[in-house]
Amino acid sequence: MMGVLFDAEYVDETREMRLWLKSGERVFFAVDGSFIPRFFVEGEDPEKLARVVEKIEIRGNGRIIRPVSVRTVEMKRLGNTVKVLEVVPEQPKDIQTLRRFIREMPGVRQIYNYDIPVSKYYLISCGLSPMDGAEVEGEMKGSEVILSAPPKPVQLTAPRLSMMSFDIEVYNPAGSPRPEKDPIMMIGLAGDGGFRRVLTWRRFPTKLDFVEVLESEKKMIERFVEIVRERDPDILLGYNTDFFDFPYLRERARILKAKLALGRDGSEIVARRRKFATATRVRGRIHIDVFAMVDFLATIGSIRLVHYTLENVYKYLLGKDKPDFEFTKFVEAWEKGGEAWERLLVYNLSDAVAALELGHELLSLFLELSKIVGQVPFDVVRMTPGQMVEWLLIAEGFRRGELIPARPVAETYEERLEETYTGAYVMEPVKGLHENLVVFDFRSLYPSIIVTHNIDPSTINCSCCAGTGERVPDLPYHTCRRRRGFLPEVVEKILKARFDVKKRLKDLDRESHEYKQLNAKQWALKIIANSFYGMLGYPKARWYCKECAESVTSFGRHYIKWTIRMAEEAGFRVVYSDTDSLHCLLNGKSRDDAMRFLDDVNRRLPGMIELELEGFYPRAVYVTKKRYAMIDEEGRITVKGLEFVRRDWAAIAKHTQEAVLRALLEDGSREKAARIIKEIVERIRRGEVSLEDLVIYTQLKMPIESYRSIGPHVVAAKRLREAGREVEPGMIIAYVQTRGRGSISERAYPVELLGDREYDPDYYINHQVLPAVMRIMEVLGYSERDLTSRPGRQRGLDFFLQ
DNA sequence: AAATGACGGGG
DNA sequence: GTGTACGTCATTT
Repeated sequence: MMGVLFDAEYVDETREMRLWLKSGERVFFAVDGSFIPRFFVEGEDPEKLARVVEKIEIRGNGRIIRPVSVRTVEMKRLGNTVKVLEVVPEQPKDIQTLRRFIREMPGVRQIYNYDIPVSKYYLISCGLSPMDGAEVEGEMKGSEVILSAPPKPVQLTAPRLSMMSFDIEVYNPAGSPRPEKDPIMMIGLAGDGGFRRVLTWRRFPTKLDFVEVLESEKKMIERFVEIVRERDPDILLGYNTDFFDFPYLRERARILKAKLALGRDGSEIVARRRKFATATRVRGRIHIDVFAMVDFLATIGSIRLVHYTLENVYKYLLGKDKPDFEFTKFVEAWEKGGEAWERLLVYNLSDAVAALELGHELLSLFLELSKIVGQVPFDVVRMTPGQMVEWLLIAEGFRRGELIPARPVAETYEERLEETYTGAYVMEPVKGLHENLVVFDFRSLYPSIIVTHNIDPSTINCSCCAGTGERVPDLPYHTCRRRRGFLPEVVEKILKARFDVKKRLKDLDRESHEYKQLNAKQWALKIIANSFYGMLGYPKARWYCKECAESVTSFGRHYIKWTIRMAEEAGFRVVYSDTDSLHCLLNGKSRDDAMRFLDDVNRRLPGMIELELEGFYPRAVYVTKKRYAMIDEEGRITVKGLEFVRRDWAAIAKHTQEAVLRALLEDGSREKAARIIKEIVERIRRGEVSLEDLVIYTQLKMPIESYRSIGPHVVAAKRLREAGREVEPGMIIAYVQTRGRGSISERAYPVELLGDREYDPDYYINHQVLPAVMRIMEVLGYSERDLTSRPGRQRGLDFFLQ
């Protein structure tokens, strides 16, 4: 049987690998209980070591742990052949026990391949790639195949994967919802083919035809499970589902004794703890948290927003607005019904629809990444770019018989953290507001440098080319001229594949399915290629190499500085440059001139190194290195390094910052920006600002007694408790800074107990509004005094700037 | 100056 | 990844 592999998982309890495949409309899974990963031991005398290792017997948990097979084999380490022991355990979980024991034996130098999770080891050693074909052989029972031989990779076009998204809305009377007592009010669902549904258990009258009212919260959850199983999507998505929806749903289901049997085999969801969130696995389906994909794109700099809310991301990527709903109004809607209730139902569905549409928009990129990296989409959508490169290298290393370096132990990691090196060139910006800019981007610079200059842990400062190797600019390093490194080979393969894809793209209709598919592929290849450098300098990476990373940045500085000189000579004015990008003023020149400059530079750059047009920007404001804001031709604002206004800031600060950036970038008016600030400062002074603009929301993370440092929200929480309110960890404390004596904390009052106390204008001016805007306004020539002085009394710099 | 605690996405 | 981010900022100590 053949199918496209879309998920793979190792099931601990049964010690089986499970492969999920799709062929046409048919989904089935293959089970393999025979796979045992192996690991390798490098020692002084392999033959002698083998005789000792094969006799190992460790008693533990009522059984004896011993290797099933020990033999000496030839493998490669950074390209050099080495003789090592191959150790096969009886069970995967014995690996760690055996490894810890062997590590302490005399004559043992290094151990390899012991820290690769079973399911990943399986895919790599079978040579399988997700979103590609696999041929399985064995006995068929229903939709289950018991494998009689290892699966084999085959060429197969991926069938379409069906999707469904969901979103829950939760009752939150305490500010932050508490899963142990606050119920789920509704569950919104959206699926392919226009399926739209909101499940709820509140019997308010509504004319909305997508609403289905159930008897209880438990019945609602059960109906949710039923719908998912009936419609049977391959992919289940949502926004921030790893962090919020699934953990919440899981806890409510536990309390209500409802089974979240969303798996294709009838199994319940499985929570996998990782990073700071819990990734939820749904067997036989791919659970994708759209936020994880968005976060990834933000990390690699593909999208840049002030806040990554569903609303903002939806607007930015799809250009559409969606209804909003204040989270402080949930309680009212739930308790009183009426118009607010209807709006909440609509909002809930719109969230599910937005997640679905974003899923459609972003999925193809991540499926391509999955294919390239060789790991399943469930894992790949949750990986950092560095992890992706690492898994690709592990698979490539396997094919070449390379030993896989272990992830560094804590001590090595600490040592690496201490090692610093000169990074990229970052130009001090020409500060202030500029108009008509063109931004060029050197995205393929670092991978091209790795390929062109053969940078690799095995080629850097090789002994065979001492004195004759290729020199690294400004560093006492050289690279090998005789042997090609592992990394340069892999990177070159990726860059060439991308080049081929881009060539094929030229002849295709931009709206066609094939174009979109191939475009996702070239994008994925670019992302992977660009991530090699980051991995070389990441202290937790297996192929970490400080000298390599240092050499890459040195070559990078060399090329960017050359390009800056070229741009200046061509008559542009470079106002900013960071690593691989230059921001230039058109300086009276045309767009065609900019494009001609680009061609000219590219003709003169060596080999694979290529400058690209990032875009034209009508306006931009530069504050310091790494801090600037730009507006593109569609009116989209991107902010870098200035976005520090968060939930624990008053709305007045957030609104002022936004308004100031808009005045500068949309209207090009520093006077308007200054006027906005002055007006707000005056309104604060006159006591005209409404309470909701002044409230600061901060979460109480611990019981009050546990705090060693008593911040404003802790004092406010204490006051709430003294007034007889229930206060517990997880609550969002809403407080206002009031006038009076004492520290900031001593003057924090919860909104509920504010009474007729006056807010503190000085605090809101000096600790909220001004910090949010001063970094920007200072570079435009304004001082705090200019912006806070009373109108008519002092003109400050305004006079000179006009 | 150092220590402490909160932010993000979600509701 | 048999694991517990991470870099930045405000306020307290």
